[in-house]
Amino acid sequence: MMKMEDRYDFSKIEPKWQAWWEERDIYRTPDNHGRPKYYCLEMFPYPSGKLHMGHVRNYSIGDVVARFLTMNGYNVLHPMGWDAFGLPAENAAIKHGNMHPAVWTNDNISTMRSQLKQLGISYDWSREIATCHPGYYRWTQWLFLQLYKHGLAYKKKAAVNWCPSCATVLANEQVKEGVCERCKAGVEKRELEQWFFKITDYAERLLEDLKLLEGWPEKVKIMQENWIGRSEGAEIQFPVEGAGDTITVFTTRPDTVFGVTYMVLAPEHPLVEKLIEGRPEAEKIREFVKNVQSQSEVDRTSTGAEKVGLLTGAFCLNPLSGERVPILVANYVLMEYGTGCVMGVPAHDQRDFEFARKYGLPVRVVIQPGGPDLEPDAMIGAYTGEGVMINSGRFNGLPSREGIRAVTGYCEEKGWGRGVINYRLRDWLISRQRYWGAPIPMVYCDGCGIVPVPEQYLPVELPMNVEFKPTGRSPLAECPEFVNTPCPQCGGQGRRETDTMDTFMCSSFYYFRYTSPRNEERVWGEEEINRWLPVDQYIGGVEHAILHLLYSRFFTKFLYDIKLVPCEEPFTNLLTQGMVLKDGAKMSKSKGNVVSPEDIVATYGADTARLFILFAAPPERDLEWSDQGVEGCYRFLNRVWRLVAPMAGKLSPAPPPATEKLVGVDREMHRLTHATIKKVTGDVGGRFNFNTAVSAIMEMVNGLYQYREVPETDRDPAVLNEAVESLLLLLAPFAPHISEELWRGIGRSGSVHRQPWPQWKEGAVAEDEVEIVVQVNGKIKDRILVPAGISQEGMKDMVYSRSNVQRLVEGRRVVKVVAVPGKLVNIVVR
RNA sequence: GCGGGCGUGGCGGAACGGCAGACGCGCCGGACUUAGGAUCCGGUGGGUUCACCCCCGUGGAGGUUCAAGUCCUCUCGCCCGCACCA
Repeated sequence: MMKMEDRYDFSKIEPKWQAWWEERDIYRTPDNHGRPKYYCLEMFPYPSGKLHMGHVRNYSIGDVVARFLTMNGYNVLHPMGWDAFGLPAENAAIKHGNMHPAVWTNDNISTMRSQLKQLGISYDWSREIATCHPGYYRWTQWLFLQLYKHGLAYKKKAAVNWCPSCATVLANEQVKEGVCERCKAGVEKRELEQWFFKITDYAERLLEDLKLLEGWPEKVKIMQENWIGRSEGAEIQFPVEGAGDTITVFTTRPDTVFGVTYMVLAPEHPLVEKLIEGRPEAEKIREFVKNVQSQSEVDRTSTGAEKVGLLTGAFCLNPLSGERVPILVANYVLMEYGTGCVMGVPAHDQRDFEFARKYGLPVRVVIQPGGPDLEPDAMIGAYTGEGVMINSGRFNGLPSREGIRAVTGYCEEKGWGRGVINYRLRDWLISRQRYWGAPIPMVYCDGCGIVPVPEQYLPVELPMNVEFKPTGRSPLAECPEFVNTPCPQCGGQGRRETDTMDTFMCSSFYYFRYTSPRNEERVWGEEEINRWLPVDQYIGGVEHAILHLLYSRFFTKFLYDIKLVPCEEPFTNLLTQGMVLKDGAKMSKSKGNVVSPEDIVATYGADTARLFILFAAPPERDLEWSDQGVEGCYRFLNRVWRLVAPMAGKLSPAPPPATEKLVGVDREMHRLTHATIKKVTGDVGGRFNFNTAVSAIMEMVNGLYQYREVPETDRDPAVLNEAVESLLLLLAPFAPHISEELWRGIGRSGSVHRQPWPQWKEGAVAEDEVEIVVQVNGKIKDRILVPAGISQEGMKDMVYSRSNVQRLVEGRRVVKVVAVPGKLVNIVVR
């Protein structure tokens, strides 16, 4: 039978302290202005049902950071909320018949909130927000109006990504490999009138300021850089023969313009119809265009997709060479990028080369590399490197790098073109034809056109009595009470916009709102925003590397420009945590490898769950779940329990021992205590190596077990007191409940979480002696203990005086001696 | 194809260029036990011996260095992101 004192009863201890903390409101954000601030933020969750292990990892990491900084004297803002609008709520409502998305969402929020409380995360719940509450989305709408007011929100008809399964349009960022990121259905193109945000206006700044983000992982910065996709080049106009039209083409290689042997338009290019009109090819081309457009994005853009092109029969003129080149239409040219057409330079572009070979189009070399001459007919690939311009009229002999500028300049001079910078980034499409989102605060009036809802009428509330079925039209359109409204401008009959906003909009500014979550007058208070922003540490999954983080950066820059926030970048430091895996794969219901946090907390308690997740791997790396590893952490906490709990009443507070008076085991224990403080402080405060911090605490506990074996009369009670108090303080951020229980148990006052972090004494950590290793010709021959702080010369003397060393070196010539204090001595002999 | 990351025991993972494998899991042994799948203590990379010494070991091949898991060059393998972007 297990004895009672063998195990600690987390099921009693954890709820007890959670209630105690809540009663005393100890996690409320302090108002103390005398201390430095620290804003610690974890990505708020979508209330999908219950917490999963990824959440536990995310919030455990954040909690250690928040608690550590609090104990280190910072005013910490550590809030939590809910990214509560979104499709799953609506889909659940459809599936479960009459359950309203709001009910489903609120139920999930209650469940997940109580789970977070059971984990003992130190949130200031008085600042909780949910993006689906009118008190929040009012400000989402308000922000939309600010963007509109500043010309950054506009409506246009465009070919947009349509997910037939979600029955809504999607942002470019939400489409991966031609399929909907959420439901994996193939995405179609549709022509629709939609609202966009002009994020492209900020492309340059979003790119440029990545350099400022020293506290961000390189990986995320590179992903954003690629997404923005800046490329420098020129737009050059090719007049169409006869018709008086002009084809404007974008190229990054104006230096190869003399090598153009054909021109290709995207099937959707507006000029196509005009060019082919009345020509014999017209029918065939129309059919081809229709065909390409009916193809799904996947088929059209997949790597293996064959390049197919057709001659239109029309020609255009190369303004520089005066040459006549045929115009084609081809499936590989994308209307969305550049100007929707490509100048074909087969000699110097691999894609063009393959295309030209397939259709027998001529290849003209205009860049000569340093090596052998290129023979167009013998070429097996394009030459895409640098070289010297040839066959290029007045530019012959110019290095291609200079040629780029020279040709661009010449075109500008002649009025044939201009230098431009192109971005892959497109404007952010925010309209969604779904119910469960923030309504777009716009009214259509036959007389006045598009009229914004005046700010004092916000929020435009989402009606509750609506049929939410994915019909392809917003369910709000079926709700006359919502749609019909007087025009705010003329008072006549108006119709509300019935689309709702992309939920990424709601989550792109929530971290600002946490500073004034209950302010009903303003989006946030000036004093509060200046005090807390930017976020010092942001923690979340790398899956948000582009969407959420890019949109948030965009909003921050906009809000900075209109002087509503004090910073141009929202998140100073970013930690992207790794995934939680089981059997080498991401946990998922379909794979049946899910470990539920609920079960783990019920079996082992929150402290064990947290400790395991922090101990098993460094935070950025993927973490392999191990039931036995969890067991080990539970065992460790019990070990702490058995060590400290019996000390209740026997461990009276004592002033810290004087290092220099300590000898033997007391000195060793004292050293271990301070070495552990130093290690844990560095690992948590500096590099976020929580795993090695935990292992240092484990070592300290092992040391304490040894120390305890020494008869009480032979050790200094002040050393034990110092060790135990330090241990509980160091453990507090990782395992808050057991630390609190033991802290109070040994009779200390206040909460362990409101104590100052222990400080190490350098003198206590220093070794009395250091071991130096003697190598002869690189091989270890001897080890010698020397007093700490000895000079290099003194050390050499000590090495030479060793008979062992003398024997080794005897009769040989000493070539070199290298001595590094505290490390080793190497003697090179011949 | 381009960009980024990672390769260390049976496993998760430690190692300012300085005794590779901390800590934990697993395994083996001892103690305490009627018993232990509890607890405490000890051992645990491989080889040879089976006490000691010694030799080999961080995906592979070179290089720099008194000294390389760590730095440099090449190479193999895995993971992630982007990908007809003109």
